[in-house]
Amino acid sequence: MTTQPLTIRSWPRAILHLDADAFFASCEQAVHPELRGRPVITGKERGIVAAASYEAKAKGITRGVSLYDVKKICPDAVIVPSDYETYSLFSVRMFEILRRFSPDVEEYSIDEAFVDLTGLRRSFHGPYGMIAKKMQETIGTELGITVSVGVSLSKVLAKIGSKHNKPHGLTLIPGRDIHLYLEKLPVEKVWGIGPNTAAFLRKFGIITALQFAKKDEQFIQKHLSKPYQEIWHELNGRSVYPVVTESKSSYQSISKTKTFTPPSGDETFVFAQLSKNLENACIKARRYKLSATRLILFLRTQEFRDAGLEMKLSRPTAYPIDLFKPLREGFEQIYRAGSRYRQTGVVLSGLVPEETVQYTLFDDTAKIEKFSKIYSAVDKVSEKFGKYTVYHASSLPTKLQTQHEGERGDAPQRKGELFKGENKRQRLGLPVLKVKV
DNA sequence: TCTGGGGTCCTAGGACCC
DNA sequence: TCTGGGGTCCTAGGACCC
Repeated sequence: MTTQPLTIRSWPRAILHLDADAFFASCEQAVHPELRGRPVITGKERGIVAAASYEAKAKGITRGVSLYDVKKICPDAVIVPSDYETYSLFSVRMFEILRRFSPDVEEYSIDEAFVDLTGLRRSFHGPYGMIAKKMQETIGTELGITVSVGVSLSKVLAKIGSKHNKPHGLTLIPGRDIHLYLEKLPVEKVWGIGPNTAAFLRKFGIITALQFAKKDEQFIQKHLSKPYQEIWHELNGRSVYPVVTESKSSYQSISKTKTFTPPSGDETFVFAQLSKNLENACIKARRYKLSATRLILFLRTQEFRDAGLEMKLSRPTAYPIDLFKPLREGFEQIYRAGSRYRQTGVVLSGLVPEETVQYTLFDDTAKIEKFSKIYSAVDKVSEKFGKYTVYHASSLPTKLQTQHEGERGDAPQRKGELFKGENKRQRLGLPVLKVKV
């Protein structure tokens, strides 16, 4: 394995990681004081637990448990639908509070942040632990939720710290104490090390994070790729991951998927779902002024067998009108009559900035301009009156089923949630097609 | 967890070129 | 035709995250 260049940042640094406790449930309790002290569950719309308050956790409820079981285990639980808009507001305010302490705040997910505290002791006239504690207190006072915090020499160690003592924990891991926190920590609990790498490391007798951290550099370079070499440095207190302050402004890919119950064998309905995925993905792409050069579509059957297709587009676009024909053709190639489908999905990838799009001699520029005008009008209408005001007719059959679900709409376009996925999307072994748009 | 819905980065290997 | 070396770009797929 070749050694990749890897920069270790000047150290020691003081990195803080903050993780809100049972975030969704805590927000509900903050907004509805009568729920404080009671077991609160969010996720009503999905039928499984998205987040559980600590009162609910105390009764043995964990994420993913079906609400049917919740009622058996904990009959007095208050079950509410997830209200992403409210959670996003709490999130924004939480990050604002953090920025009062340091400009170097990374919004890592809706309920997590990294803050670079290096050098701030002087202006705060106190140690890093005091700064962290003030942050916790401010958030508690102003937002009415609790957060857990870790402070250490690197992001990976700070994460271990914030997880060490939940809820409302504050854990400092100075360099001399690192081994105390790693020696009992299974290596797969380390941020960035998953079950696969843990299984690999086990073959070398590495079970704990400390055993991994103690391995010599030759071993690490010989057997592990760059991401794990980086984690190894971070565990040893050498910071390589910077705190990224810039907010996310672009995407490599944009995907939209939708699971529906019960599964459907109705071709029109299934295609309509796909069509709606495409429209939503395009809306997001246009919002970020991006155009796609590839379109991936896939269908998942009741038996979790995926079929998919990838298409290379002759011209970048973010307009469904350009993509419906390829979508239809691709769909016909992978759709099997008689199968029952539970999910459709669309991925726009190979995204390029809108303005760099160049037309070829063969493109009908007048037509393209016209569509560009139509869609900016559509985007404006949607902005003003709600996301699904204007549809393509091919997406309409989805309404037949979704209307009575309450049309809860998509989650806000914020990254993250509290999901811990197992290996999510099986690889599709996609055939690639070139299509003219 | 018998099953959400989003994302990212890295690497090996092939295609193609000189 | 065979042989050899070296570079770049692109892609599929793996692994991981919230």
